[in-house]
Amino acid sequence: MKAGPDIALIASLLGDPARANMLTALMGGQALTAGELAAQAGVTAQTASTHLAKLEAGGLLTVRRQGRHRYFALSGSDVAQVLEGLMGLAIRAGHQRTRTGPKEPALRQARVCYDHLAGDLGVAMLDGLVRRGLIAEQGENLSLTPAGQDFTMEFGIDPGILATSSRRPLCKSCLDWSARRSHLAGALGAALLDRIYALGWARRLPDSRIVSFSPGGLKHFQRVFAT
Amino acid sequence: MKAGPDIALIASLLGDPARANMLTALMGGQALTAGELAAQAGVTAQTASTHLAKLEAGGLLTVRRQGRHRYFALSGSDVAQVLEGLMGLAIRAGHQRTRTGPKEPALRQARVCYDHLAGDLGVAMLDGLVRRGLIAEQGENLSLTPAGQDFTMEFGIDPGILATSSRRPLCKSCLDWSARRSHLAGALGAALLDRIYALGWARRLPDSRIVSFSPGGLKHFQRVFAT
DNA sequence: TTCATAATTCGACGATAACCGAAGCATGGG
DNA sequence: CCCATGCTTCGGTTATCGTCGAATTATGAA
Repeated sequence: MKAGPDIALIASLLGDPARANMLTALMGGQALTAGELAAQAGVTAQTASTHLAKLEAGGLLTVRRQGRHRYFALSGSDVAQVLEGLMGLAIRAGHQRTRTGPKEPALRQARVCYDHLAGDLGVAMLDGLVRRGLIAEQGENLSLTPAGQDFTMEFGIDPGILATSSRRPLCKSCLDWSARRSHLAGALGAALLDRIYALGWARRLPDSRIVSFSPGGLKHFQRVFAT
Repeated sequence: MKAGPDIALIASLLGDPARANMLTALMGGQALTAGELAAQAGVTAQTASTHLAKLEAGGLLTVRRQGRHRYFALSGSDVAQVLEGLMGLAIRAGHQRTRTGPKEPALRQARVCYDHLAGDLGVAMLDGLVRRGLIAEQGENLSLTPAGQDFTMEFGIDPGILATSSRRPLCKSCLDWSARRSHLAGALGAALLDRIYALGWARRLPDSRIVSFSPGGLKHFQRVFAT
């Protein structure tokens, strides 16, 4: 009846709870083994295997063999973007997940969204960058100002990412499902989070998307971005 | 196990072929009755009714009663955006719809994407605007230049949309699934298409997303945007 | 080689949900 | 008042798919 790409085929891949859990776990950006994903999804290894095969066939996941493990990762940031969009639609409809664990507050404060910082601290960072005139905000579009370029140098970011030659956009706004405001994504967002790790301000909690700031690291973060 | 919005719940709504067809039909931006959507999806009125009820409960559709008809429309541009993203993932995986009708070439040339122009002419328009310096392109971010503001005035666009107060972004890039390049979305994209209709350069074909340019209208279009 | 772990394949069970026929409500017109 | 139209609800059938138990292959370690 209609021409065009087949939405239903890949949307049905995201429509299963087990597969959705796996993809959400992979939103952390790092590759996970089949066993880890099975545990995250709450299913046995057999079912996880079939699910992962389907996701790979659908082009949503890439696989890398390493020893007797198979590491799965999202096949690209476009996949992560669609997942974020779906999360946005889900909260708008008021359909939250029922089970809300003890880690929830920590997730709301600071978590990783594919490869950049999200949560309250994520939106605070973007707010600070805009307030200080380092990033220009024009509706939904973000761009790095000349002053912002100086700042990234001082902060220790590799200047190479400023080259517009790369396919990935430098600054990108990403709607935060917990704060319902935007935080900074794109190559710069990823580089800033990397630098925060390198400075020892924060670290990833294992098996979780939570970004845990040390007391001292949080102070530094506040000083740089919240003044 | 995990906190956060429930992706699977609404993704499963998009995962059914009948519902996906309905949503794709509504990407045209105009509201359709339950009967029309049933025909588009290729199912009977009964099944369409249950599908539409689910889509409405999921917050993806809004309904408006008018006489004994019920008009359905996408509940917002964010829904359309997620659908576009899914189309992008689908073509990347090579999963096109099998049946390709005779209208396919016309669809590739010019169609409406929710409320703005897409297809070859859509990307040509954005290309022209960028080449003439009316829109600044910075990676994935688009912004209207001062020269571009003058142009919109001359072209007959209501200056009211330039007010940044509105929630909707003015310029937005939207990945085109047929051309695999970006075209112009956002408030400006919608306003330009409205103006193209008003000038009589093109019109919507009934029961389709095709935008049909008149020979003279196409000439005007080429002159304005492709020089 | 032998054992343990990681992951896949096979087969069968069970539940969910899409589908349509038929009947039931509304709304609008003659 | 009666009929036609648009849409919804109900019941029952069918089929698809997620799930796990058991067995199989592959890799690494002892």
